[in-house]
Amino acid sequence: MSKLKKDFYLQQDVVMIARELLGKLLVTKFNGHITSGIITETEAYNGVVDKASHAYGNRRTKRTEIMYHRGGVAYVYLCYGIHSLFNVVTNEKDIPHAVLIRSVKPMDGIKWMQQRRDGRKISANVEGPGNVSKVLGIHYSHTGLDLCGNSIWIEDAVHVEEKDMMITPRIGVDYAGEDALLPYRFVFSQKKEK
DNA sequence: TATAAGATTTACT
DNA sequence: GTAAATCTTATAT
Repeated sequence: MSKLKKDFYLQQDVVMIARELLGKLLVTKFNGHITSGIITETEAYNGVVDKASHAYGNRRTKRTEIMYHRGGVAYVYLCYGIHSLFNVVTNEKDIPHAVLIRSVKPMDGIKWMQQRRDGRKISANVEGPGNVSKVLGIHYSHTGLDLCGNSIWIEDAVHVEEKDMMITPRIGVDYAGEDALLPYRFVFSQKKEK
């Protein structure tokens, strides 16, 4: 078990980081409850040149400010008034790159996850960025947390072979025009390819 | 100050 | 498959 160091998040290529994050263990610790899961799906948001990104066109507001922080912090924001979406901020200061975590495979603390989902059962693979944040207990007020701190962090876990990786366009960003077609989504599927 | 829209999820027809 | 829920943030008066 080794917590990822700061320099992992400072790499220049956000798409590469999104790929590297597959198979890593995302761990949260709130109120003494540890929950964790293997990251099985990510999406890269390529800063100012990406129409799907909140930071497109170098838009710098109170909300996106944290994306301009140097890599290694959390960017969590509220979508549709209901869902907290969790992102990992990457690259150097003033470069608003981020990776959205879209799904995880629950590992530790499943009973806490159940509690957070009103007792409903937790599937073997939690899909959807809103659900990921929910089961891990991540709230939009957690934005800006240091991923090298002791509330949210990421550890090395399994190594993902390239044959277990699917690369597809991103989801739910139709409004981004041609940028919605970019192959910035990475899925870790352990199934044997048919 | 007021209004519009969103990196979604869930329930229902 | 379609639509409603729901509230913060950004942008316009």
